[in-house]
Amino acid sequence: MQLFEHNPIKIYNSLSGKKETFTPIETGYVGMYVCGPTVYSNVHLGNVRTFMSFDMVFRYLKHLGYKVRYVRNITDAGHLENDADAGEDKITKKARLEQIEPMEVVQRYTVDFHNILNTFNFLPPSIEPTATGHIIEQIELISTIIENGFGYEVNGSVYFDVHKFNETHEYGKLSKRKLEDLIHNTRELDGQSDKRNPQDFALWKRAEPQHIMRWPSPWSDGFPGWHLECTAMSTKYLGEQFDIHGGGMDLKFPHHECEIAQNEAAKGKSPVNYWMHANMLELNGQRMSKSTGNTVNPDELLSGNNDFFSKAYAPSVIRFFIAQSSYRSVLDLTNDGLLASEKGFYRLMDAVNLLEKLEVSKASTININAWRQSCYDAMNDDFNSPILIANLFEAAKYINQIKEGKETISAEDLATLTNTMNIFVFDVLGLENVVKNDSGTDKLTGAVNVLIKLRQEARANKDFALSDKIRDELAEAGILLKDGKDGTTYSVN
RNA sequence: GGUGUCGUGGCCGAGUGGCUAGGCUCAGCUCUGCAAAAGCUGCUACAGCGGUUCGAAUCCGCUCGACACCUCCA
Repeated sequence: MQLFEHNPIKIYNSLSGKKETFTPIETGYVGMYVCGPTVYSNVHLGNVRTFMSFDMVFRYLKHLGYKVRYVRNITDAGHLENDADAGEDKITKKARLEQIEPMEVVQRYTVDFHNILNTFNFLPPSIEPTATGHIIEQIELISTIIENGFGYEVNGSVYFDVHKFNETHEYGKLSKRKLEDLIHNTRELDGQSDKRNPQDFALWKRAEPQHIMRWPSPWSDGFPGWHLECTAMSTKYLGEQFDIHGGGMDLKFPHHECEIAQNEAAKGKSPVNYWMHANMLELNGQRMSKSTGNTVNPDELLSGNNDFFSKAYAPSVIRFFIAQSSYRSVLDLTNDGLLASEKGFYRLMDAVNLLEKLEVSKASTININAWRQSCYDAMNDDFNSPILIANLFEAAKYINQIKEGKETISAEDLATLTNTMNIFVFDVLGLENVVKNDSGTDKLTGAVNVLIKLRQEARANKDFALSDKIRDELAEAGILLKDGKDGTTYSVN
């Protein structure tokens, strides 16, 4: 009996605009695709938030016993700056600026991306395919779309015929747009003469002579359009229809809309059963933007080397901060918010670290199984991590009360409590236990315990000047003493 | 201009018809030699105006405001 059998999940499906009970295509198996980063610069913090949301989805599905194939691509072929562009893409542009090969850019920022995600304790996806590794699949896909009458070639470039597609299909059904409205609201851009209509999008672009990233194709030496790779790779690794497709809210249109169109044009099927979109991350109430300077890199946030925050924050504190809001809400990154989360996070960790020191009684004063189920209920409801965390704090309070002798717990319930806390805090939320506690084995513990003992002797002799000196100087060194009923413990800042 | 999301207490942030999360901050208390930590208590909110209902933060309408997308963007 797997956990998922009695834990039905509800997922907010962007396609229907409603929460729907999740039913995978194959019982026990989940195929999930998330649009990955374009590796032309350091990974954006907003990217981190989006991927972290899906990391928690991945973690929870795995915990429930699903066999999950999680595919998150690396876009290394470069998107066009815009459709009117003569052919220089982001990666080529960056390469020219930095006087290096495009693939060098890709390599550098792919490594950066992985480093940052490792720092934040991400689980690696099952498959992390690259766009440049799937040129052949993309060319085949274009051929099929042309054969089916939804693509046309002009001057070595191939475009998707949105108007033709819309005659028999519904372009805009994900983003709730109508082609008519799009026609009225599309700006006239220069250099679009190749397209039959401004709403059409590129499937293949002929490369200009100076363009370094290029591949041969039936139409020209060129490169694939920027919506195509996700269709090609999701189909290859998850099939023509799969369970969950995720990404940032800003990809809903046009990127995901075009993915649906390409799939339907090529395979005649709508590819995805559940579309999930993570909302935006703001910095001090405004969108992050490099041009206005209202932006901070992940490594700057972690190191404290920035103009926005008063200090450096641990990766788990940031993870905790993000988990305290719903993935579907806009989240505002502020110093006050991070400070509040930091305090809460360490309080939670302190409680977790107390678990192994609790004394058991014959009976428990709370219903631990009901509490445990409420943790599952929270995550089953569209991965509601804020509610889950509220439940974890309920447990923290209970743990502290047990320690104070105000509540009791049985040995069996303590095992359940410990197990459940570990599951949700570490396995599902992906937090790391950064609080060093006195495990009684390392040398620091020995040394601090000597000082604690000296202080206790001083206190017994009413030499409070000495005892306070020990306490205060340890505090300055980052070691906080906590006097409890059963003696003194410490924590390291 | 169009489309969409949303406006919750000092701050952050859940909650979609009645039982009204959680964190942080602040005040008081318990504990303590004093602190810290922990516990207890208090502060009780849903942008505004109408409407539906026995009952609305939650549904409907309007107004005001914010954000995102419509162009590369997670």
